[in-house]
Amino acid sequence: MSDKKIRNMAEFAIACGISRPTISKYFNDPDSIKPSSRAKIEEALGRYDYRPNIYAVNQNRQMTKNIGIVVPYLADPFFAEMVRFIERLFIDTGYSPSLFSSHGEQKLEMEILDSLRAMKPAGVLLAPLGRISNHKAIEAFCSNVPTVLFDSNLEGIGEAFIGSDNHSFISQTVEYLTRTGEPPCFLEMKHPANPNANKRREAYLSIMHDLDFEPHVVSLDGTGWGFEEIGHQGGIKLLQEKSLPTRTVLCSNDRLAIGFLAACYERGVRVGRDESDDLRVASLDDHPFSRFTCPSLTTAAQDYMSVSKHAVETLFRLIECGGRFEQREEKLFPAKLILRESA
Amino acid sequence: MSDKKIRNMAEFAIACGISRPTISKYFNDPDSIKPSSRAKIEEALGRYDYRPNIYAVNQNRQMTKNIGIVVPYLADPFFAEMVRFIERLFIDTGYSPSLFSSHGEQKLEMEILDSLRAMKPAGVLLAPLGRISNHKAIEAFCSNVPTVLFDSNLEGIGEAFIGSDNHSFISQTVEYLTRTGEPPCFLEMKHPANPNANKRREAYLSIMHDLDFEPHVVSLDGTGWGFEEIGHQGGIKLLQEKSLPTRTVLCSNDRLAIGFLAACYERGVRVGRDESDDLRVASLDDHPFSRFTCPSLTTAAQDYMSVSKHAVETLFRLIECGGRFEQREEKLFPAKLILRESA
DNA sequence: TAAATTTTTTTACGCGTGTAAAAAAACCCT
DNA sequence: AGGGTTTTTTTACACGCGTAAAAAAATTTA
Repeated sequence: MSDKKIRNMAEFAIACGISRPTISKYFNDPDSIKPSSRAKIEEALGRYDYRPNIYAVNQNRQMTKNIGIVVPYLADPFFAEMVRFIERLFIDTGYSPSLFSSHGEQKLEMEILDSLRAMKPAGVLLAPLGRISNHKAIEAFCSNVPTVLFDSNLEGIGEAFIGSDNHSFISQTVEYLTRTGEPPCFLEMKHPANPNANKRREAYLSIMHDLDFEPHVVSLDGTGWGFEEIGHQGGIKLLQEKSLPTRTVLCSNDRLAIGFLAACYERGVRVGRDESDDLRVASLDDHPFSRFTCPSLTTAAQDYMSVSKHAVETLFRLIECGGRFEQREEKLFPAKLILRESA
Repeated sequence: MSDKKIRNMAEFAIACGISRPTISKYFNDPDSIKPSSRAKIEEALGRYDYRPNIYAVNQNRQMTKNIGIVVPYLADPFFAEMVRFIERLFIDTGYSPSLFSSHGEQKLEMEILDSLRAMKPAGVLLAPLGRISNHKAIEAFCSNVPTVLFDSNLEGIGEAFIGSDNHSFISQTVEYLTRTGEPPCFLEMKHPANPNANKRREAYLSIMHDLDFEPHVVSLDGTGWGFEEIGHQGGIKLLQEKSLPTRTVLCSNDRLAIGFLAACYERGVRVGRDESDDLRVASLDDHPFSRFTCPSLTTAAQDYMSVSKHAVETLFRLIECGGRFEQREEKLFPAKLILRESA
């Protein structure tokens, strides 16, 4: 490594013995120049640690190589896990992902979209807050920046949506619980942040109706992203009042179930599929921690990898199309039942 | 909102009826210009939605307003929670934080440092991977970019370190467990990713020695960032073999404890501080989920807020000093004991 | 070997903003 | 009102790279 500092592309070009425009071509596409020139450049790259100034590069590009990834709440391991896959996929294809979390706040989500606009990204993968999102602002954003929504659908907004097939999640768990015991009641939050929750309730009601069972929806008070706490406090109350309508509970998501299981434990309610147990509890999402609840949680798995892959692939297609699909795409991934000890 | 599109600062200057350099001054410091000019600009800002091109802005600045935040593993809610505080603090002071996760991989950590170098940040807050970090590379990075380490200390690297006082964590929990029962054994991973784990073991040994108790360190096999799984599998094995040296267990961190508690539950081992219970389990970190374990986890709390604040404040000081402190700073925050049901 | 083709070089301008220096204008105080 | 001070305007260049056009060189093909 030579200690002579390279300040810009012109200096690096001299160090290579090659003209600057060719160097520029190389950095935009290494295969677009003659192999012998390319070899010279790569040899020089070993001697000096030159990298093009990203700000100067992006200033002249109509479109950068930046990708925005926005999630509603990064402290939720579900999203953290998702992001892990997505980031890797973008990096491997030469893009620079920038990660943002709305931390459950509408204002922050708006600020993030503002910053994103300023960085002229090639595309954005957005998991919106949902109910509390500023729908109009997001719609305006999507019309300026190629955007694919994921996890949480805002009807008609963005060029595509990739998410999970909530109906499949519910039907598989309800079917299993019913077959091996009794039809479940449905435990949810009264004011869910995320539209999936509403879809799941609707799916529950429709499936119970189709099976000719009486549905029981139990809605817990509480707002925000502290789902475990809501499940916990609600669970304590339900168990104290003995007001659960059935001995089988399907929770709207794993985080709620984690709180609910904690409440069961505290109240001495035995959860499991054994005859001697008091309650069966199942849930949805296959949250990274659901293997470590007590008892371990029977749940319906999101296929993190497939969803991530498809979201990334869709965004690439969208970018190649110039940011518009003929028709809004919607792809829902079905669930896979994960049998554990809780039901 | 006028529909005339403003393309650059010159056009916006005309729209304001003010010269371009003054506009430039305004965006760099709104208070540096005459109030009447400022009012004109802000009025125009309401009519047009102009924002300076960040790439053009940063191209000429020796130092940007960007801040890098790097954590080793974002799917760990501990870091996700930390990041939440830190991001907010930077945004509120007019900086643009960029968030990166090394996802437990040395290669990724290196790539992140490369990207960071390219974005010429004003400063970086780095929680390194620890043992598997490329120490030399990080040291080189720190000598180019004002960097404050947090959570995980690499001796002598970076201008400052902010973390937790592992000795305080251990002494408080050991003291409590001893006073209310018996001295604990120490459950840890054999090859911890994070240097805190080693500090904690050392603290345990030294404290037990001072108290004249025989120390028992139980090391679990397994590598990587799946701490819960390691605690779970190790726990199953320990309980099967009945090889736990004491009936009181202090886990090296909460995630390990979460796995261990799951193992206890599976094996029918009752955990709690009641006389009828088989085992007492305490841990360290006050992980966001430790309130929802079964039983809820007695632990020593990190003061997320104080650590975050101090880290951010230290980085600002470092930036103002031009990136060098006279002497490397080290600030450790003590723990607060959180009594719950597990011990 | 000459002609045709591809690749590289040369030259030159543009991107949008920071910023320095000098001139002009606005403001403040007596 | 006049002089001094502060602020703004004018003018001009710089930053580092993309890229277009024309010329030159290298390579391939006939």
